[in-house]
Amino acid sequence: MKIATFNINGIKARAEALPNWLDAARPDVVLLQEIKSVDEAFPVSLFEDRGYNVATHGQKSFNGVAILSKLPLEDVTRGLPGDEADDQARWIEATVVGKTALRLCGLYLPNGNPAPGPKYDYKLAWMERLRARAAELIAGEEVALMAGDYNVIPQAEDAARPQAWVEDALFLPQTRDAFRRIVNLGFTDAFRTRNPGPGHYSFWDYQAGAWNRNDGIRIDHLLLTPQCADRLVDAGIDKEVRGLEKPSDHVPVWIELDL
DNA sequence: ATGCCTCCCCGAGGGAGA
Repeated sequence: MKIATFNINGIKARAEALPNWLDAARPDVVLLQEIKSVDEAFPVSLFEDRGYNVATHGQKSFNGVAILSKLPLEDVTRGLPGDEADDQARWIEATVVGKTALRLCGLYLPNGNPAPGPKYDYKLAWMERLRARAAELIAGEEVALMAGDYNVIPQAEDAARPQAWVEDALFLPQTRDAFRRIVNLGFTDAFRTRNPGPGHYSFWDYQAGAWNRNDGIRIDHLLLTPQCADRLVDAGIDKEVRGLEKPSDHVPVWIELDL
């Protein structure tokens, strides 16, 4: 089962590039971030025509997450627990059942800039809520994954120019500490287990020719519970998508699971 | 680089992104 995460930076702007990638890459499941659309405006038929079931958690203009799946989506829940007052659409869960059941968690973690400030406070608070949900997945010994745009550069090797990010909310020590607290519950960074070393990125800024200079960062991650990591077969980044017509600033990151 | 693009809102130009 091929599962991908892809921050599309707006479903309306990606109405051609996203289906083109789906037709070429043929993932079984896709966790989408930044759909920037309300649920009613999401072009469901675009994906149903290709054999996908669709679950969305959108809002107007900003954020928004969705799941596409060739298998039926069961037990869909929306919103990250822990703060009833948080109305930002950044979290969605669903279960798909292949040879065994797999719990999917799709996430769009807050950017947090500028730091320090209220946006950074929100990021750290959101990460603490994420840690709590992550601990439940570990405790339940679930075959589960949490995938999406984490807006976290885990290590210096995950940036082409790490020195440019030292005061950025994506790379501050407090951000990386919070990310490690989650990973260290027992998760596997799927891409890293299959692709060690520097030079692997999932985001290139639209500005300053970042793509042409390969000035990227790796901030889109798939974290697997131990029971899920047991089934990991392969992982990769579809880097070439960044060079196609009207691309998102992120590219798909994918795994193959024996499920 | 307190931002060189691109997204969203909609129908100008500002907020947000990373």
